Amino acid sequence: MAQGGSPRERYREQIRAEIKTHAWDQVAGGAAALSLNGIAKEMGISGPALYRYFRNRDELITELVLDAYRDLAGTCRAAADPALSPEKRLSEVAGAMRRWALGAPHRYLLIFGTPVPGYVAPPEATTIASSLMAVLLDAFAELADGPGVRTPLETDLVTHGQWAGEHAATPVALRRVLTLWTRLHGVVSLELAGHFTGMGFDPGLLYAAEVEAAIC
Amino acid sequence: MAQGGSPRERYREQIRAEIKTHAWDQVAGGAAALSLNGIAKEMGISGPALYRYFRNRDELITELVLDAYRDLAGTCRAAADPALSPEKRLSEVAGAMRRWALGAPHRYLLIFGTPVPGYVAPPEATTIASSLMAVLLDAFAELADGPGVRTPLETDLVTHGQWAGEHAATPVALRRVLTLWTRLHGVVSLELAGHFTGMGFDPGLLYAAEVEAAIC
DNA sequence: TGTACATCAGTGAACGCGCGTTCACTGATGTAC
DNA sequence: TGTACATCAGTGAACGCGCGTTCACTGATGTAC
Repeated sequence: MAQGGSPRERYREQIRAEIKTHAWDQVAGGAAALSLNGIAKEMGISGPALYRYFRNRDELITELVLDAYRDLAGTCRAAADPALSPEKRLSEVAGAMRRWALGAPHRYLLIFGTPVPGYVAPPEATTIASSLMAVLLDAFAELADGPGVRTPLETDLVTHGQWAGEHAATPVALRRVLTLWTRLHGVVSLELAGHFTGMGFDPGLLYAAEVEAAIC
Repeated sequence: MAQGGSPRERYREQIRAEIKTHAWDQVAGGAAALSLNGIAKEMGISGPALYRYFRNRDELITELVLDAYRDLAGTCRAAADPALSPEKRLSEVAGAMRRWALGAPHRYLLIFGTPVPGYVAPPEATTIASSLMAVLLDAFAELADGPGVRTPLETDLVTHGQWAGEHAATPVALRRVLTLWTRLHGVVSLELAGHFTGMGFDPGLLYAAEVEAAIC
């Protein structure tokens, strides 16, 4: 409260936040459906007024994307209690990710769903995503790699992968993070898209089974 | 050629097909971006002319969705050579699915990607999807279930799942199909969304590893 | 084979709507002397 | 404390565009006698 500069600046931030809130409401009806005029109408102000707060539509979307990434990364970090065993920690993080996705499906889909046609994500998004991966990598690093031949994927990851260079991790840990990530996304994204409706089973059990299989 | 009714009817079908071709081009730029006027312009005809061939925009999208489902189902059936061992057959089908997805990303995403805001898929789509699942279920049915305790997911599938009723399959086969499907989708959808770019590894190797893990 | 009629593909104008964005302007708020 | 000025949030009009869809109409194609 003491923090925040002049009253004008604080007011600005407040309105920016309010705009973003209404923007999220719109994104719920499809990311491509986000409309500046629509937001303005909901807020009871004129359309052009929004241009005081965001340069254009793309900048607004970028803000939403970055906020979503930051929020997800924060949620995962919060779930990764260092006091827990690596297995338990990974399980907790996975659970937090699913709750995060189901709690705001449109937000998850804005990041991991079908790309918005004209829009390209800012490089900062990749940075945050990378920090998110680090949480998982750290946990897998604590797990013993176990003996075994190096798989083709592991070899590829360490030879051609720029990714391996960014994180100091074993090939096995890299592979396991990648595997966990894609499996969780597979379950969650199909669930959010409604492809399990009509089948009548509990997607949570499938998710739990995939988490278990990827960790142990 | 002998088949097809009157010349007028054949002409109709030809134009319908041409419209759909241009529609697919548009879907490549985002499913929500599909525009009847845009298609008409590309075809060199007036916008209202399209209404001779499709009642409205939704009917066109439905046609595209059903065509995509039918094409995928056909591709999978064609890959499921009964002369092959179940393992090899599953591997072939999985490979065919990936090639199908990568060959026309927008087509895959129209079906399995983020749902189009206002649009609801026709029930026939579910029917075709079900026949697609049957191909995988048949193959898993030929694999020995092996001993082991029934998992919570398996129990849920047979008790609460309508899905189990439609297909005469063991709980284990149901679970394994579901697992294979979500894992493949996890890899392919993240790949199509471009989330692997910048990591520099070969997604094909990850896909292959997931196929292997889900089958054996 | 020729004529009368029905069918139907395609047109152009129009309706009402919404979009992103720019521009000149008003009026309130904050700042400097 | 009061006055002069600068800052800046917000407005209303406008631009150009595209959308889905309807409607009355033209003109070519097919059908029936």
